[in-house]
Amino acid sequence: MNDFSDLPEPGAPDALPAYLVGLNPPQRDAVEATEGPVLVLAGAGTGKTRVLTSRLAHLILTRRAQPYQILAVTFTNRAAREMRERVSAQIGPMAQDIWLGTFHALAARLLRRHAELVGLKSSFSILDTDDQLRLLKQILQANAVDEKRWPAKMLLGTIERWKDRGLTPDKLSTDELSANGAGEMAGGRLVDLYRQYQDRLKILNACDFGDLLLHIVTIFQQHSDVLAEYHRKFRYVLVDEYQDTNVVQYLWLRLLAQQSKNICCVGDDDQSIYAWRGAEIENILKFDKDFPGAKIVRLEQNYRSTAPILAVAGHLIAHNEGRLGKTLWTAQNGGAPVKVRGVWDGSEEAREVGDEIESLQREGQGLGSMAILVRAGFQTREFEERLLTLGVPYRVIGGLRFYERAEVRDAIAYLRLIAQPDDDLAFERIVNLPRRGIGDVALQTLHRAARAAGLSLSLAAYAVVATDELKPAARKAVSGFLTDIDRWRQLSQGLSAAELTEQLLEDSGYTAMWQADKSPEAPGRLENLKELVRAVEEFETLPAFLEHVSLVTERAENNPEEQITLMTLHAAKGLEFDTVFLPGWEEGVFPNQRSLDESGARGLEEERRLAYVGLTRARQRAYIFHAANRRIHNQWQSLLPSRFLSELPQTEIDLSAVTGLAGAYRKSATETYSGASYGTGESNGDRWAARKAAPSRGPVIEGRATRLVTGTSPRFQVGDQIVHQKFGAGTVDIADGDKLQVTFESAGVKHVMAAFVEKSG
DNA sequence: GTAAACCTTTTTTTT
DNA sequence: AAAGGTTTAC
Repeated sequence: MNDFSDLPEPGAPDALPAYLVGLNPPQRDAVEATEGPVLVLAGAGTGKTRVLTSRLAHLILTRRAQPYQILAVTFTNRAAREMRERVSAQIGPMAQDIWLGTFHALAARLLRRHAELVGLKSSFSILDTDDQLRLLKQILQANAVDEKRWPAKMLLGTIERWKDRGLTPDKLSTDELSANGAGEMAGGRLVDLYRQYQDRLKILNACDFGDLLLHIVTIFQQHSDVLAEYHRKFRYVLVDEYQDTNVVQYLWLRLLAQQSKNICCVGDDDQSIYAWRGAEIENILKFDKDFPGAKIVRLEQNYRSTAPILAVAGHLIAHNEGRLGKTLWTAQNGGAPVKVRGVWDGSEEAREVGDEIESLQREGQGLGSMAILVRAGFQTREFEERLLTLGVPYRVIGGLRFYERAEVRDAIAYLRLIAQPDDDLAFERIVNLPRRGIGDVALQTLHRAARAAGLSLSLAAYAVVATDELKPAARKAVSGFLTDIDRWRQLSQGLSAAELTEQLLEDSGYTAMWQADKSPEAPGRLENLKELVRAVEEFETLPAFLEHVSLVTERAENNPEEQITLMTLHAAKGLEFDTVFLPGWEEGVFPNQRSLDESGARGLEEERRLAYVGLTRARQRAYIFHAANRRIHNQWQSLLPSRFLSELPQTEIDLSAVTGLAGAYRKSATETYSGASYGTGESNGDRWAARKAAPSRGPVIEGRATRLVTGTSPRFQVGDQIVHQKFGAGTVDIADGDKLQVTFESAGVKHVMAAFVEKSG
C-alpha cells in the first residue's frame, strides 16, 4: 500500500503508486490522461470501475484537484456507492468530499441551491411516478380529455421523453410535434397540458425526475454567473455509463465541462439498453465531434468470462451496425461452450433450469454465484414456483420496492406534508386516511377555494375553515386535521425525524387503522411501518430522509443465506455471476415484440445489446433456453426460436433439445442442430464472414423469422389434416415452408411450426 | 360513504 | 388469472 505522505511527484521514474499497480497499458492510459476530453470505451468485464476509481485517486493524490473540485456522475446508486467505497479504500476519508452521485442526486443537490431561479423553493418535493400520474390525471380531467383514448400513462411518457431531450413547453417546435404523432395526442392539446402540468408543479413547489436535470440546464443556460461559479469549482468531470445519457444529461455535462474541457466519459456502446427511457446512443457515438481533440482509449482485455462466452457474445453483437467497434479477448484458456437448450414449454424450461441448478450445487457451486436473467419481470414467476418446489432459496431483484408499498407511501405523504405545506398530492393522499369524515364534497370545496386563490390545498384549507362554506361536521374535521398537521410541524423542530414519524403514525390513527384491519396483509403492513421508522433513524433530518426516499429506489437486502438471483437483464447490468441462465430466447419474447414494433431496427439492435449484456454477465457458464410453446396473456402460443440463436457461432455452442418434442426435436434427444438448423440455410459461419466484409447490410427486421429446418421434417400442403401436440387436430390453411397457419378444432386459428405437427390420416 | 359487483387490462425495461 | 378501476347498490 502506498502511503500518500511520501507520494512520488508526477513523472517520478520508478516507484509506481499503488493505484497504478496491476493496470494493463490501456487502463493506465485511461487513468493518466487527465487533461482534455477522454472517452474510455470499456467493454464488459474489462476493469472499468478499477479505471474510474484509480483515475479519481490519481487526480487527487497528484494534487491536480481537491476532492470537492471533482464531479463524478453515475447512473445508479449502487454504482455511486461502489465507487465511493473503492476510492475510500485507495485514498481514505478524503473520498467523502468528491461530488459523487447519480445524475439525479447531484442535480437535486444543485437545484436545492438555486431553486428560486426556476420559481421553486429550496424545500421542493420530488414526485415519483405515482404522483406524476395522479397529477396529470387531474389535469386531464379538468381539461375533459378522454382518458380511455389517451391514457395518462402514454401522455406522461411523451412528456417525459420531451423532458429527456431538454424540451420545455416553449421549446417544442412543430417538428417535434409532428414526430411520432405527438401533435395529435389528446386532440392536439398535449403541449398545453404539458404547460399546465408544469404550472401545477410550480404551485405544488415540486418537480418530477426529469425536471431535476431540466431545471439545472435551464439555470446554467440563463444565468452565466451561476454557470461560471461551477466552472471555477469543478476542474474535472467523470461520467460512468456514458452510453446511457440522454440529451439533457449531455447538455448538462457539456455546459459544465465547456470551460476546463476536462471531461472523461466511460461507457460501452454495446451495452446501451435504455433508449426507451430517452438514452441516446448517439451521445457516445459522436463523442469526438462534441469534444474535439478527444482521446479515445479502448479497454478490450476481459478479465471476467471464458473464451467461449466471449466468442458467443462477440459474434452476436457483431450483427449490430453503428458500433464504435471493440473485440473483447481474454488471456484465459479453456472453458465450457455456451449451452443452448430447446424445451417444450415454460414449465419444462423451469424444470430444466432447476435440475441444472441442483446438479451444479452438487458439484459445489454456490447459489450466490448463479443468476436467472429474464427479459421481463413477469417471467420470474415460473422459476419462482419451481425453485419453491425444489426448496432452492432465491431472491428476486426488482418488483415492488419498499418505498412503493401503499402503507409506506402513506406514511411518507404525512412526512412530506409536514416538510412542505404546498405538497397537494401528499395532502390529498392522507387527508382522509384514516377516515376523518373529509369526503369528496369537502375536498371539492377545498379544490375550488385553492384554485380561486391560487394557493395550495392546505393553505386554502385554513381560509375555508374560517368561513361557513363547509357543513359543520366537515368543517370540524378539516380544522382538526389542520391542527394536527400544525402540531406535528411544531414537533418536527424538536424531535428527531424517527421520533416524529413514530409519534405521527400513532397520533394520526394510521397505525390504529391497520391494527383494526383484519385482512391477511395487515400484519405485514404494520411490520413495514416499523421498518420505515428504522429507515428514518438513519437520517438526521426529515428533509434528508425525504431526499433519500425520492432518489434512492432500492430496498435493504440483508440476507446472509446463499440464494440464487432472479432479475431482469436490465437490472443485471454491471453485475457478474459464475453461472448465468438466460431463458425465453424466442421471437416475440426476446427480442421483445413491442420493442420491434415500436422501434424497428433500432429496437432490434437494442434487444441484441441486451442479449450481449446477459451473456457477458457470465464468468464460467452460460445457458440459453428457448421454449416451443408458452402461455402468453393466458393463451397458448407456439413460438419460434429467437433469431439471436442463429447469430451465435456454431462452434462455440452446445445445442440440445429435451426429449419428447415432435418433429425435428423428437428425432434424437441429444442430436445437435446442424449449422443449417437455425436461420436461412447459409451457414452461420458464412453469414458472419459476409457481415464483417459488408457491414452496411443491416439485419432484416421484418424478414423471415428464424426457422427450424431439418431434412427430415415432413412437408405440408393446404388442406392437410394434422395433429399438434398442444392444440390437437386441425386443418392447414396456409403453408409457407415450415410455417403453417392451422385452424384447430378446439383452439382456433394458430401459427405453428411444421416441426410440431404431424400428418393425421 | 362504503362495499360489492362488474368490467377492463395486463406483460418491457426504471433513475 | 389477477389486479385495478369503475359502476352500482345499499
